[in-house]
Amino acid sequence: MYEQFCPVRDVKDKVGETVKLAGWVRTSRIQKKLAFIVLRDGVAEIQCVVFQPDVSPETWEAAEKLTLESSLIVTGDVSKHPKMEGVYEIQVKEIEIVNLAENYPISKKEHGTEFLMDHRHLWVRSSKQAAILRIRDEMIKASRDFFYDNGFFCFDSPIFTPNACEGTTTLFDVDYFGEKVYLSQSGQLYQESGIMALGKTFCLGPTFRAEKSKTRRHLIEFWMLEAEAAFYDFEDNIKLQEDYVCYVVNRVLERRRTDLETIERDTVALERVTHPFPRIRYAEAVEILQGKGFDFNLGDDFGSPEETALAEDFDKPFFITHWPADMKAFYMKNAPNDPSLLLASDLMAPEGFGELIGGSQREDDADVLLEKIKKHKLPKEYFEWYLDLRRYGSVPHSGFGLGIERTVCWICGLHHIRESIPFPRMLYRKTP
RNA sequence: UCCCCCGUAGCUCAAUUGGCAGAGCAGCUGGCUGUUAACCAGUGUGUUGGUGGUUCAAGUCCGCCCGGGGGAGCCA
Repeated sequence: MYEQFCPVRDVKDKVGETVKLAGWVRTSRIQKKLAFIVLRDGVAEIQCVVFQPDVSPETWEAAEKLTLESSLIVTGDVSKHPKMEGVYEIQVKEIEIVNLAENYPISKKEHGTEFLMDHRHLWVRSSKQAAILRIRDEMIKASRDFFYDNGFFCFDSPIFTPNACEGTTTLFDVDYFGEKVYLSQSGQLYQESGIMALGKTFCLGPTFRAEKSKTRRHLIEFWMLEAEAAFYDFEDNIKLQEDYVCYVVNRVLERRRTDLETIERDTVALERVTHPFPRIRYAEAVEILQGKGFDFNLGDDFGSPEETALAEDFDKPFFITHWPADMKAFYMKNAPNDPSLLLASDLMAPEGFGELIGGSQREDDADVLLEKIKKHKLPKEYFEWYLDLRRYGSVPHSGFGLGIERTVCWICGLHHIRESIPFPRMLYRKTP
């Protein structure tokens, strides 16, 4: 069935030819003897013109009664738009209605957030939402391509985990045949096992945080890309992150420019995303904030207002490095010349979109790591396997995790993270 | 968990000091050969989220509950 249809995006190469299209009605405008029907096929859309004297009574009747989002098959000739340059349309010969839609709830007028979120299963059809989701797809595709092209293997981390990977945030628990297990908040520890087997690995999967976060930057369920590499030191890790982020942004600019236009994203801001990214140390960031009048001291963590204030000074992503040792996770390695600091970096998006990546060189000494586990008051027995990685051929290694939705938000310039994923799971939103 | 805001027609919103709940859009009917959120004319629409109270009178004021939004904390 599918093969007989011409994709809408290929129509421009078929002027004068007869084509058959299949899709849905985005909108229609009906006059006495002339009807304009905009058909979308999931990728692109095109206006179909029906002139009553030129078609059968059945086709004219079909054109007249088509409702928003009805599905249909259209046969017609491709022509150039009489008024608009570079725009094509279909002179309809025949319309076959596949399904006549009931009164579609999402109208062409504005709607509120609650209504749209209640109709998320339909909202994804709208042109902006569909464009965002295609950009998300490109971002994910580009991520996989980047790591495959750079010698990484996909090494999937489990989603059920026996304990808190990092021991910090609250986890969802699940009944596992009478035992309690948790939904993963990070796949990183398992990646560290992977690299000792395969050298360089990555995973891309869902992540769950049972925090009652209630902001435009947080999801309860989100997707994270995590990469890990053996014999990568802190510098190698920074370089990898820069290469990766630049690659992804370029791919979206190359392949999804039309969608960026649809959502009215300022692409100049994305074209500035080139090597190298600026870096500041945590201590410098504190000074910058104090200079901006914040009541902020060494050892304080950045909140949302602080992040925004720091980002004002940069027009591309920037790293904050060398965090104090007690502010981050237990597995991070201390700086060799100052043990009070960590070889850890956060990559912050410009334009106030917040943290995209958290990364670090990992502690590779079994004894030091054990001390850190104790210091963080984590149950040692759960980490025996993790300590084994340091006991049997430990090597210097580094890695990072990137939040897919945060990155989509930044690339698309979205106001709220809920539009960066098909079905967002938030504190007070778990349906549809 | 804390702070702030909202809930009125299918949707987006009005409603003066507490005084008969009403507009636009969508829907339906008709008109139009180039429309772009098309336009023009006609037409229907209500448990004002729920509950208790104050009052001659509550959409409006007060208490509680429910639903949602924004922010804080936490983080990607």
